[in-house]
Order: sequence, then C-alpha cells, then structure tokens
Amino acid sequence: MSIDEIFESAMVSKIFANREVLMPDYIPKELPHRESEIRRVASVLAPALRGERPSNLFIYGLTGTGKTAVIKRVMIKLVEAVSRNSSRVKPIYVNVKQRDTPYRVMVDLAESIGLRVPFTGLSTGEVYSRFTKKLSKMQGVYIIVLDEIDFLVKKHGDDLLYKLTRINEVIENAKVSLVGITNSVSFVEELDPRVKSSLGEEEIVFPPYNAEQLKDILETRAAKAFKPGVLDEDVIPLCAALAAREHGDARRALDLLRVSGEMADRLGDDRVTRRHVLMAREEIERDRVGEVVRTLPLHSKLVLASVTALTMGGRTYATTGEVNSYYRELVKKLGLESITLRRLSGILGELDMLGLISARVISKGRYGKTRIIELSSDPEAVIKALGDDIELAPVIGEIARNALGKRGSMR
DNA sequence: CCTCCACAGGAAGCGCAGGAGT
DNA sequence: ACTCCTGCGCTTCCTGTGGAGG
Repeated sequence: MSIDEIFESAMVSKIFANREVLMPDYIPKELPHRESEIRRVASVLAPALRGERPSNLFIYGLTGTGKTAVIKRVMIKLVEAVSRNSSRVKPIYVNVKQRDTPYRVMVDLAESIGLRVPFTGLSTGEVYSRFTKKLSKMQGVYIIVLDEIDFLVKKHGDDLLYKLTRINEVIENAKVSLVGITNSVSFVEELDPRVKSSLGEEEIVFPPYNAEQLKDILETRAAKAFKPGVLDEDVIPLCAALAAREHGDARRALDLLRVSGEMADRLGDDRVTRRHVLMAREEIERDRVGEVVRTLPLHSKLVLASVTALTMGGRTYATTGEVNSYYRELVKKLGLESITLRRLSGILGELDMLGLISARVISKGRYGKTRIIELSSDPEAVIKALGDDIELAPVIGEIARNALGKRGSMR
C-alpha cells in the first residue's frame, strides 16, 4: 500500500460516519437514562443565574455512570443561559485524578481565572492566596467542579478541600460554589465533618447502568457514529453485556464499540461483527496494560517482572517474601541497589491499585501473614511493555523465554 | 488459650530535582 | 548566591494482626 493509499483509506472510512461521537471526551446532547440527574443538577446550580451562590454539590457514582458528562452538559447549558441573561457565571472544571496534588489543583484553578503560575516553586498556600486575591477583585459566580476528588483526599488529605469550602468568607465580590465528584462512596466517611457538611449541602447519587440502559446509550451514539447498516445486530448487545459485567461502565462500553469499529476499518471489512468486538476487548486490555507499565518507575517494573516470572507456568500466585527474593536476584544481575521490603510492599499495593496485579492479605497461621499475589493482566502484554525499557532488557529476555518454554511444555 | 511467624501498613523524614523570590 | 517551596521515590522505625501449632 502506498502512502497515498494509506492516507486515502484513513480519510474515507467504510465504517464510521463520525467517530468523534464515540470518543471518551465527547459530550452528547442526549444522555439517556440520566434525565432526572440532569434536572437535579440543573436545579441546584440554577440560582447562579440570579447571581446567587448555588449550594455546594456532591455527586457519587461508579466510573462510567455519566457523572462527568452530566455536569459538563449542565455547565454548557448554564453558560448558554448566561449569555442570554447578562449575569456572570463561570464554571471551572478540574480533573483531580490527572492533577493529583493539592498544588497542581491550585495551579489549575489559578490558571482558569487567568493567573499565570509556575508548575513548581511556589508554596500551595502562596498559589491559594494569589487565587483568592484575584478572585476578590472579580465579579460573578464561580462553580468549581472537582472531578474524582477522592484521589486527592486519599493521597493528600482534605486540607485543600477545607480551604475551598471556606473561600467565600475570604473573598469579597465573587461567589464560589463547589461541585465534588467521586467514584467511591465510602470516601465521604473519611472527610473532616466540617468539609463533609459544607460540601454535602446537596447530594446526588448516580446508579450504575444495567445492560438494557447501556444498549440504549450505545444505540443513540451508534446512530450518529456509524454509517447506516454497518453494525451486525449482535454487536451492540455484546458490547453492552461485556460492559455491564464491569459494573455498568458506559465509558468502557463506548470504548469497546469504537475500537470494534476501528478493528473492522483496519481490516478493511465492510461490517462490524462479533469477532471485531472480541478483538477490541483484547486490544483495549493490551493498551491499558502497556501504557500503565511503561510509566512505572524502574523498581516498580522490576517488582512487576518478579511477580510475572513467579506466576507463570504452574504457579498461580506468589507471596510477598517470594517476590522479594526474586526481585533481589534481578537487581543483583543488573548490578543495581535494591529497595527495602517496606518499599516493595508499598509497590505491590500500588500495582494492585493500578489493576496490574491482584493481592489480598491472608494469614497462614503459624507460617505468618502475607499477601497472595496474582497477575491480573495479560502476561504477554506485561512482558512486552517491560521489554521496552532498555535497562531491563537483559533480565526480561530471560523471563520471556522462560515463559514461552513453560507454555510450550504444557501443550 | 497463648505464641509467634511473616509480613501489613502507619509515621516521619531524607535527598534530590526543579523552580521562585530576594 | 541564598533560602525556601513542592513532589517523588525511598528508608528507618515502628506497631498491628489472623490463625496453625504447641
């Protein structure tokens, strides 16, 4: 295929009419099965149009239940209403998971009102006071949305949150209300009671979608995204069913549908079939694993490599102690300094949170307490991603060969 | 019923890089 | 040039603990 042909075929898809509609950051006009949530959010924020401060709002719901889409949709509508109305409302959206330190969140907030702040070098307090100073001189209602706020609190406490809930006492003209969005319901219990009561003036819970509802969502999007008649009839139900298994995550369902389409496109097929969905599912998993693994620090990679090596072949799990001794051998081979057991234990916890491994603590009575560690992602994807790190090449090669050997002997 | 293993996981703090202000 | 700030990966020191074996 010539370059021209590649570009040509990339421009005219046989499958997609408008792929954008399936992208994670696309905010649709219609959000099926979220009508009542939209109404509630809108009615909480509506006082902003009269120049009053809306109540602070807390939104709970698992990932992919439409929290972000709903709040963004309402904000868009709010801004539209404002331009007709002449009052001044400014929504500020920060995804805390991507900016997961108090400092970076403050930087985002500051930048959103037109302050220029360095990404390091100042104290958080300094950025905060510049922020309030500027805000004092401004007019209007500011709605600060902190998405996935639990990540910030879990790692750095609720200090910043506490300050933000009290910001109205400090500033003069502008009014600020907060919208907190969280995936974890239990997280609220860990908050300072003052923060809890202030932030939870209004609360809305987003229930997960069931397979039927996911189907509706996929169908409305698919109607815009795909050319007519390219989807096999069992594609959407399959995407919906697979995502419903993952606690009704709409984002996963949409990803699956989009990647299925991309698969068909890439293979030059005219229709999207069940087969493409199954391929898409694997590809998504590989991508996720690859990306997470690649950004890991060196010793985390080594720990992961140890877990992988130990859990391949006959063994299904390893204990912390086993991982530690394997890890120390790897380190020795590479001529590096090893980390302590305490740190290794912490890394295992982190890898667990990232979903690369699954670890649960058990007691073996007389023989102590330990973690039972399993690899919860595709070993080949992990090895491949680890192999991209040149520093690890010598040891990964051996582990990979070992894995292939063991699999071969099992056949 | 008590012990004691093999760790879990909290707390504090260190050294470094990147950067601001003075 | 100097001090002070942050995040990050890490260490040191520590207390806590489920349950098999005595």
